[in-house]
This record gives sequence, structure tokens and C-alpha cells, in this order.
Amino acid sequence: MDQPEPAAAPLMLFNSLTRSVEPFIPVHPGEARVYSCGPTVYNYAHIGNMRAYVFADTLGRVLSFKGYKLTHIINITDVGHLTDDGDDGEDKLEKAAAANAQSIWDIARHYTEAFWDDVTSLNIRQPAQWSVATDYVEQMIDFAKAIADKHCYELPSGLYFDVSTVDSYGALARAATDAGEGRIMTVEGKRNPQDFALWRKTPPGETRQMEWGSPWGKGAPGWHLECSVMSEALLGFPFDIHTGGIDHREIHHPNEIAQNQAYACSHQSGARIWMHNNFLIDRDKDAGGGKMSKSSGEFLRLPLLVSKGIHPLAYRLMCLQAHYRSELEFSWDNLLAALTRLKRLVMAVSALTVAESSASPIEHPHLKQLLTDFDAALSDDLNSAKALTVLDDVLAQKQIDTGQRRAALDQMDAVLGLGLGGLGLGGMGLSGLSRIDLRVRPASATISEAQIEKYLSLRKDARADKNFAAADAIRKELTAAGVEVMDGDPLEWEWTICI
RNA sequence: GGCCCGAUGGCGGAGUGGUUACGUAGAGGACUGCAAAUCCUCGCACGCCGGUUCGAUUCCGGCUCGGGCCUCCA
Repeated sequence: MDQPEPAAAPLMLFNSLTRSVEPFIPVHPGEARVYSCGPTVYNYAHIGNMRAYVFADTLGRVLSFKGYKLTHIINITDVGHLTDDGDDGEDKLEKAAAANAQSIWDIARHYTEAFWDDVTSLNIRQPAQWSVATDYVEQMIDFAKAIADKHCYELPSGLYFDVSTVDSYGALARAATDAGEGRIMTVEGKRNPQDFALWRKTPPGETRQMEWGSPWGKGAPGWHLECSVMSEALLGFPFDIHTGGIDHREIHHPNEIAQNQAYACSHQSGARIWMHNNFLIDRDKDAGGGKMSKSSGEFLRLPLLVSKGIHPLAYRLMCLQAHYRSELEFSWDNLLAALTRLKRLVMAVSALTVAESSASPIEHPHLKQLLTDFDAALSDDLNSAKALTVLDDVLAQKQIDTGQRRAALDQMDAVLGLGLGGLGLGGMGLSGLSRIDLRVRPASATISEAQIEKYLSLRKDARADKNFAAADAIRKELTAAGVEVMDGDPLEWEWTICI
């Protein structure tokens, strides 16, 4: 007697525009087109920054899991980001180039590559395209030309967008339209405090490393323009989902929407759904705690975690344990807790041997139910925390055939991206994580692995001779060297992580 | 000053009008020469004060505390 197939849950997503959870209805049937605000490559990304890309990746993986043909764009901002809001502040990249006596293009390339390294480490799938802002300057000029007459005005410092020319400016931010006692810096001649630059002119007598000719003089595009232009060029208006950090909800995305409305001669915002991830919070900061930010000096980068012996996917798991719209507290204890969980997951998964005949399709009714639960959790505005508990549940069903369970886990890990299965790692070509991959050598370690093996071999002999005093002495030495001995474990030893 | 959000066990973090996920830490057990690792089992929480309700951690109001945005930030 066949059970009816459980219906897949409709994908529900929180739309910042309406501040409510809405069904995902693609603009183009069967497709999902997503644009994510990417990094400004004037500095390294800290782990808080990377939360945004873990989130965007999770969204993309869920869309793929639900059967949509995904086109994901992430931009690289290599021009146009100012050090202040006055629209006449220094360009961050120009500033960084000057500080390091390097070409601005070298700076951008260096930090872009560092960012891509982090993306790879976190098993974030490659987007359809990394759109680089400086490749689109001509299109930005064309875009600005198209809206200049009706929506813009020129000042000595540049071309400005008049926010009063579009409907309901700032609706996304839910901000009051009058400036009040806001701290927006004024530029002489701006019509509205919120007006922003589409084009920033190079001040007379100066030359910048990055500047282009335009109808408004030599200069560089404003920051907001690039996302409007690249999202339109690569995805077309309207597209499905625009993502970014929650900080963009107040300024950058409202400005982007205003430009899109002007360009499309429509009240539509360009994207149907705007999604924002919340911040990673670091309470332990000297300055009393708060969100991580690049401008406050020291910050945590992924390679620092790795240098302490923590596998980067532990950070991914830490992100997945929380909802993307919740603030997430960073602490080393937390990260280590995620690392332990990841280690146990990897062990449990690798213990599932696959008999050739028993893999997919999944037929066991309980496993089918668990897959349905997994789908329901993620379809409920990406509840990855709950989805992870379903994954645990699959591992706990010891009475079910291991091949069947392994197949179910592979499907699940295709969405979670934790490198568990090895079969379901869409796009990355990473083979499944093994226990030994998680044994990351800390930078502070001084003992070589060959030495460790030698000690362990000596200890094994001592134990065989029941010379426990000698065995314990060797273990003590290894402990002092940051090596934990584990006799009953096939791995035999592990690095001790010191924070 | 304006706008907005949050408060769940030791820590982190889901969720819910009535049996309160999960992880990690902790306790007990198995295993071990011992320890570790692993496995099994088990405690432990819904900021304060009112209101609505048969019943509130969950809904409403107030309070306290914390955080975010209004500068650059994911």
C-alpha cells in the first residue's frame, strides 16, 4: 500500500520590504535569480563579514535543493567606497593604496584573492559570476545618463540623486524621511539630506589612480550605482532576491532601490525580495562589545581561526546553528563547541558504510519523513538550526540501513555544505571531510608529526611491556608539546587547541 | 536626539497558548593499565511587574537591561 508522497513545503522567505515572511514565487518559472552585495576589497574580510556569504550560500543551496535553476551573482566592490558619507571623502581604495605605497589595482587584487580563499574554505559555492565593479563603469555611466534628466542634479563635487523624485524613498529602511538630528554630513547644495552621489568628480587639480571620463567630468562612480547596474545587467529587472548585511537595509539598499525605480520608470524596487542577514556580535571586545567592524582595528579573520587549529567549516556550522536573522554571539567557546559537533558528525557519517545496492533512491518511510522535515525546516525562512537537528535524527536511526541513511545525509549536506557526505557537495569538488582533515595543525605547534609518530611508537612498546610509568612519561611529554594522546581512537592523537 | 530590534538552562541557540528542540559544557555508566577519544543515560532555562486566558516562556502594556542603524561596515 503506497503512502502518498508528502508534498514539498512551499519556500517561505522573510522579505525586508514588507517585514514579513512571503512565499517565494520566481519571476521566471523554475528559475531563481539572486544578487548578493559583496565585499569592498580595501581590506581583509573578518569572520562577521563572512556570515553574509554563508547566508547567501545557504539561500542558494536551498533554492537549488528546491529544484530552481539558480543564477547567483556576487559583486566585488573595487571602487567607489568612501571613508565618510560626505560624498567628498577619500576613496577607501585610494587611501589604502597610498598607505601601502601600492597600486590601487594591486590592493584590490590582493584583498579579492584573500576573500576568495575564505569563500573556498567555507565551502561557499561559486556564484554564476563574481561581478567586478570596475568592469562595469561604462554601463554605470549609461545608467546614470538614463536617469540624470529626471532624477539628478549636478554639484561641483558630482552628480547627485534627488530622492524626492521617486515614490516612497526609504520604505525599506522604515526611516523617517526628514533628517531630524541625523548625522548625515551635508554637502553644499544638496536638495535633500538623503541625496547621494551617482558620480563623484575628481577634485580640480588632482589625479586619481582610478578615474574615468564622464559627461560630468573625470571621476568615479558612487557606491550605490554599481549594484543597480550590475544586478540589472546580469539578472534583469525585476529579479528574484537581493541579499546583503542588515546594515545595508538602511542606506545602501534604499538608494539602490531609488535608482532602480528611476531607471525602470516604475515603483518596483528591482528585486522582489530583499533579504538581510544579521550580525555576528563579539561581546568580548575591549571597547565594551558589539558587532565586528573593519574600522575598529583588530578583527578576526578566518585564517586566524585556522592558525589556532580550528577548521573553517566549524565556523560555517556555528553560523548554521543560528537563524540568519538573529544576532549571533561570537565566542571561542562557541566556535569550539561547533568544532566538536562537526567532528562528531564527521565520525558518525563516515561510519555509515554504503553497500552498493542500498543507496538512493530513499525508500524507508521514516527517512522519507525526515527528509520532509528537513525540507520543511529550510522552507520556513531557512531554519538551518532546526534542519541540523533532523540531520542528527537521521544519524540516530541505527535500525535503518546505513546506505539509505547515507543517501539521505548526502541530500541534506548538499544544502548544509558541511562536507559530510562527499557525494553531495555540489559545485566545490571537495571530497568529503574526514576526521583527519579536522586535525588542523596550529601555527604554534613545534613538534613534527614524524616526531609524534615516533613517540607514539615508543609508547606503544612500553605499554606492551606493561611499563606504564614510561608510557605515561611519554604521554606527558606529548601533552606538553600540545598533543593529546587518544589510545582508543583510530586517529591516535589530536592537536590541543589553545585560544 | 530619531528609528528599530532583542532578553530562553554554565555557554550558544531553535521553537511553542497546555508534554519546553538541539549543540556544547556538566553528572553517572560502558570501554581503558590509567587518562583521553568514542558510545549510552541524565540534570539544568524561558529578565521584572501587571493584563488577557481555565492555563503564558509564548499574546498585550509598562519597566529594566542589552544591541543595531542614523559615519565606513556583512
